[in-house]
Amino acid sequence: MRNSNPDLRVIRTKESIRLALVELINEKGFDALTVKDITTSARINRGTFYAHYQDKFDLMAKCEEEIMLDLSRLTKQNYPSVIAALEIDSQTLTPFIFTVSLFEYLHLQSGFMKAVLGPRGDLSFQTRLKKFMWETLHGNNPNAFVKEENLLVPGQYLAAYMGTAIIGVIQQWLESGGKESPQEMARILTTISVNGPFFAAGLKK
Amino acid sequence: MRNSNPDLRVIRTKESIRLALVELINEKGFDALTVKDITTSARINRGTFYAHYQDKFDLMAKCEEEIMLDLSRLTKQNYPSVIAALEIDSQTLTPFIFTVSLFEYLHLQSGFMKAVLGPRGDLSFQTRLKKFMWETLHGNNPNAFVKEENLLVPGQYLAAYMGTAIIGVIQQWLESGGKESPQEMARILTTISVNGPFFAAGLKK
DNA sequence: TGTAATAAACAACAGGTTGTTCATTATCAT
DNA sequence: ATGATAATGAACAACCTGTTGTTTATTACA
Repeated sequence: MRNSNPDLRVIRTKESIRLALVELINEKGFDALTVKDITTSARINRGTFYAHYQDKFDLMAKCEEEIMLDLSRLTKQNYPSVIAALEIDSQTLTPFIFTVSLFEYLHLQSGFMKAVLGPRGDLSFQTRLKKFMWETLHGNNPNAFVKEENLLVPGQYLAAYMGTAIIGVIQQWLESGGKESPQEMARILTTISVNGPFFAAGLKK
Repeated sequence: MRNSNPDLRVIRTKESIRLALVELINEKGFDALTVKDITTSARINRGTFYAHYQDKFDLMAKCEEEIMLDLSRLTKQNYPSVIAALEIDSQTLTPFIFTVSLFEYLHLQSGFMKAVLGPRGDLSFQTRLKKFMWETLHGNNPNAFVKEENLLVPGQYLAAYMGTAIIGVIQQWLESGGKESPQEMARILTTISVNGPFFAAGLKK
């Protein structure tokens, strides 16, 4: 069995590969880095890399897979700790709470997330994350935030709007050092989304 | 002189190179395509390519440069033709009109835009476009839409939010075939931005 | 019209990366 | 301690890259 026999060497090797990946993405970008770069930085033989991954894309895919799995677990949690001291109505409560825990998780994974979501990151992951955001807040799940009725605009464009907007804010947060707390980021996002960007910009409506 | 002597061969060669580029981006993505792919598809010698461009990045940069130049020209235009029949107040008029002509231009360049903004496109261009959007609507120019005062949220996050959101809508529009008219897309974007995504989703506030 | 200059197009080459294999060595689990 | 397994170093064919020197076609001018 695979799980019953966790070889320490394998764990160490994979660990150093992933550290090297993050380092190199920040340094020269995912596109530009080579497998040789990774193995040199990770101080392992190039053949060893190919023993674990098909190529750099396979490595990236497997890293991203773990992130997506964590994120989907996030949506199924309850967060009683953050419910207190909220000054927003119940309709915005669910997305607010989700956003708090989302940013908490992003902070935890900030090394990898900053790399893949940064200007030298992986576009396909951003596309995937965008889709995930939409499905979480507006998809076909019973807790869906947006129902496909009474929409003022076509649902696909509203989806694209919100999905990309939140990722843009996340990118900005990661790039600028992640100084604001998850609660503060959730407040910012909720404020803009509830009142609209124009209003949040100080314009009267 | 260069402009006084436009060699027809050069024009033909560059034309086929760019067509091949768009085709290959859609086919296998910008990251994966090679100079050889381009020249094979364009039916020219690989050496000919290097006579015009340093590498595929240089080619991309020059294509994108033209787009950005066109876009910056757009911001300096007046659009009397679309001013009629508007049912929005003056504060949203300027961005609305800009958005209309923006989508008109995107439709014109849909082949290239769909490729670079698509899931296999060029991330650096998207970053650049995002920044352009922000500066156009909210930057330091005298016609700036958003002033750095009375903001309900930090300006950097509002910038990231709106900049990425509009690009997300553009991507969705291009991917889904660009069926809506530029006026309709401007209406959609203005509706969401003025009232907020939550309201546009049919939720009461 | 004929000749020289110009510039595109080309084939061939050296350098580097990729993905694979194999014998050897080091490390792990029990 | 020992059998099993992972990592290593080296070698390889295949591929892509960017440059070289050369040929061809167009343009300018006498």
